[in-house]
Amino acid sequence: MPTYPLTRFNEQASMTDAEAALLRGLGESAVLYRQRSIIRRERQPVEAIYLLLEGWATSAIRLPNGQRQIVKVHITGDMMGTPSMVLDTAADTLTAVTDCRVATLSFSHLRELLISHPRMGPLFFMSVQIERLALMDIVAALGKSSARERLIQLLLDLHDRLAKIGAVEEGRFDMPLTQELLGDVLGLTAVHVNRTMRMLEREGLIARQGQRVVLSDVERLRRISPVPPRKVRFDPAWMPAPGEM
Amino acid sequence: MPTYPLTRFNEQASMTDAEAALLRGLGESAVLYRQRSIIRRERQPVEAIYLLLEGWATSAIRLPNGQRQIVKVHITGDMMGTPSMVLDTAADTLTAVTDCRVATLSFSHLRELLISHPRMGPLFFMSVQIERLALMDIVAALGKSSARERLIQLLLDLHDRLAKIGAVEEGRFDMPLTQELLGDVLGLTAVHVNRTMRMLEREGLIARQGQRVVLSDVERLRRISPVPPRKVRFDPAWMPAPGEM
DNA sequence: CGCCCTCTTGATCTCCTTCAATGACAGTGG
DNA sequence: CCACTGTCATTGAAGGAGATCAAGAGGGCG
Repeated sequence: MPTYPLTRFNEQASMTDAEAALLRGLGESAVLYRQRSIIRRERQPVEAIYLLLEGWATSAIRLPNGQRQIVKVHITGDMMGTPSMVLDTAADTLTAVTDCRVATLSFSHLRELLISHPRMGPLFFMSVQIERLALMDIVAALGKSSARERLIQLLLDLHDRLAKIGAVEEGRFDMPLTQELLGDVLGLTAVHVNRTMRMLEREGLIARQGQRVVLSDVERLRRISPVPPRKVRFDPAWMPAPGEM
Repeated sequence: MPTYPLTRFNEQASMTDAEAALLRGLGESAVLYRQRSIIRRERQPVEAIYLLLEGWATSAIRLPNGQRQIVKVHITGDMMGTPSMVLDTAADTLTAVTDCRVATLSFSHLRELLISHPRMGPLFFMSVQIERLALMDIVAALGKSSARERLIQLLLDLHDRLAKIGAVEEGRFDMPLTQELLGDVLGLTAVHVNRTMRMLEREGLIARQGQRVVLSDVERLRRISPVPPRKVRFDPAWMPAPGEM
């Protein structure tokens, strides 16, 4: 049985132990994807969702002009491919950044789960809203902030999400994204990502050694960040209690 | 009882008549908001969600640098404020663009609904995923497209959504958004929105007369649009059938 | 050892911003 | 009825953030 970190849920919604155990056991069988290989391609028929058990991956949309925009950087513990659940053919391409362990959750399995554990519906609902909020903040940054601010926002986002799964130590973490990938996330060219990072480095806001990044002054970075940190409500008033359904 | 057009649901997910009737009756009491008044402000405590029974409204995020990014333009029939359901204080400000009729749905009411009609959970889940997809497309356009392409994307999006509620006639519809508002949606200045629109006009792609917009050549516009139209699956395999739960 | 990928830096170009001014129009009050 | 005010659309001119083009340097790996 795969050990699924459950970052999407156990940190963010009140789950019973039984529900958590259920989710942990979700993945059918883990598959290995090599660095840079494609897990699921855009426009392919949608048959399942994916649990990223280990590694980094991206969700990207290809534009007709040949450009590519990464809409989400996935890390260990993330669910992937769920936006396409409402479509016949996938909207985004999932690509392994590092070697990845991925488990699949089929729709038939998911349906049974929703029926047998009705609280799963609202829990999933909550989880997508969180993703939607993240996208809203990205839209805000993309529309109205400078390259510098956007880069800082991304670094802080990764910092915070990695911290939740224990992959940050005093502001230091591994970030296996090339500057070209960062550009595709931030809506910038690799060249400009480079210049912006070097500038942050010269200012002493960050430091780098290979893939390793150090946020030297998280407080100051947060003050520069274009969006405030959002604190998710663990137990919203509309969420049915475990006994209630 | 407000007659709620239900565009979010009846077009997009398979609902029983009973479920549809339920949603139509949701709104507690309709309130009127004057043009430009604020329906719910950022950082205010979150206590309910809103049903826009009539009118146009925006959902916007204010950045520390004083800028404002509109993340969603709401039209008659939309649900508003749901992203903040997972927060204590609202992430976005809801503002009436035209005079608006708005009904409120309290969280306690919503909780009862989720419990008494367990299929509502998955249905809401589906609805948010659709919103999330829209945001993904906006991120793609904001990151990797020109002003011209983004404007076209927005016009087509409004066209298609207004068509669903019968507010389009041969490519013609009312768009009560000032160029400044359009700029805040597209991540542009009002000045550049103006120039871009005039250019589209000169090319014969659109025409305008006051607030009225005409998409003269929808086919050609779709070919220019940076993102493909997404066709939502009416009845995905993971959705529990009406009898099943 | 040599190749390819990635990072880095410089020079030039361009799309969009910023600043500024004008006109059209609606509302408002004398 | 007309001046007065504010909002919105429009256009010109100049400036800047980031793109594009180009070239070199370092490093992992077959």
